Amino acid sequence: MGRAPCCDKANVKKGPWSPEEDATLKSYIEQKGTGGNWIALPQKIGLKRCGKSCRLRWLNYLRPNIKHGGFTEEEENIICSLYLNIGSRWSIIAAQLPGRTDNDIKNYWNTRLKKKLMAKQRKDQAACRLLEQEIKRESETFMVNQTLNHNQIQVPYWAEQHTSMPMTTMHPSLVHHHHHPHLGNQDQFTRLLTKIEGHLYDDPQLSNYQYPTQQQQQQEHLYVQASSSEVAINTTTMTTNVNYTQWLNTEYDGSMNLPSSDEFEVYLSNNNDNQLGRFDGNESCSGGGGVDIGNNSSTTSNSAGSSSWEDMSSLVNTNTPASSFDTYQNRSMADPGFWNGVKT
DNA sequence: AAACGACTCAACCGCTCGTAT
DNA sequence: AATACGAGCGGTTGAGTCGTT
Repeated sequence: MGRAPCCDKANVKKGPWSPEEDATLKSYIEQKGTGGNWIALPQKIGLKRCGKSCRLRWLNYLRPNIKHGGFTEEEENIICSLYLNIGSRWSIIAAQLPGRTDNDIKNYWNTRLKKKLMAKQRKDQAACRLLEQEIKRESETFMVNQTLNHNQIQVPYWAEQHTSMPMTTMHPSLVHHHHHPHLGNQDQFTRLLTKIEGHLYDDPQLSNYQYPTQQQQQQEHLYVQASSSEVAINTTTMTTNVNYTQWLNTEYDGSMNLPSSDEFEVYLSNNNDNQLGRFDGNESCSGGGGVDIGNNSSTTSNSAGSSSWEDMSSLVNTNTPASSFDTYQNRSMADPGFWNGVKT
């Protein structure tokens, strides 16, 4: 059975609101409120509009203290930060920006912020390539010096049994390249990254990836732990299309193997933004020290500002550069297993 | 000045969810 | 428990505006 229409479609006016209609709606709501029933409202005040249309007009345009346009840099950062955490939940994002409507934020993201991010990704990727070359060059220099000094790295006996395990050495002074001023935000992007991974794993060409066994992971973990005081071991290899054994047998080629900005862009477009944020309740981030969101929509704030949501400020980092790709790259660099990672 | 494409944003549509019955 | 309905939400659309040729 189909859903009954909320109003008589044939007898309602559509399209832009006239100043008269605005005045009628505004003065009524200011005097008497909505009465808790938007559907009945237009009839009461003699407007030939759908109740939903009245509600939208009030919330997005007529209600007091609405701000239009002119988003500040801080607001942009808040939007980006929250988008990366919770996806396209515009009403929640709007609740953190007084005077802004979900519609405005959504439009702003779709028409400007997203493009801005893309531009920054390209720029960052170029910088990353340079950094990659520098690290490779300096690592090579370091290894030559190390050999000359007969400064052999002690490989534990249990690791020798796994001599094919990818290993590379890196001058400790270079390790800082793997850190980034914004790495503190790592957790807050985890779910976006998970989604990106998920998208990759959806690719049939990549679907034959075999996840490492617990034992394999432990071996790698121990090995890295035991060696990390002296050297940085980078097992980063973007090989989601090979199994873990093949991956173990792959020599680290010195590259960062970061996902390209093209991949990221394709991801964004394929997912049409919204899927980035389409987390269901089971994907609550509360377990990871984050904020549990959206499991109880009865407490959901709306763009009218009646927010009873938990404060999202813990998810907002106004210092975060407006680039999700930043984080996505940083995460890849900081966590070698990330891009090969275990699907959650 | 006209034509065209790109961009913006108000408004609509269809869906989910919560609540009342 | 099942159903109906309204509120709210996010995605999409298209008219209007702006910039370029």
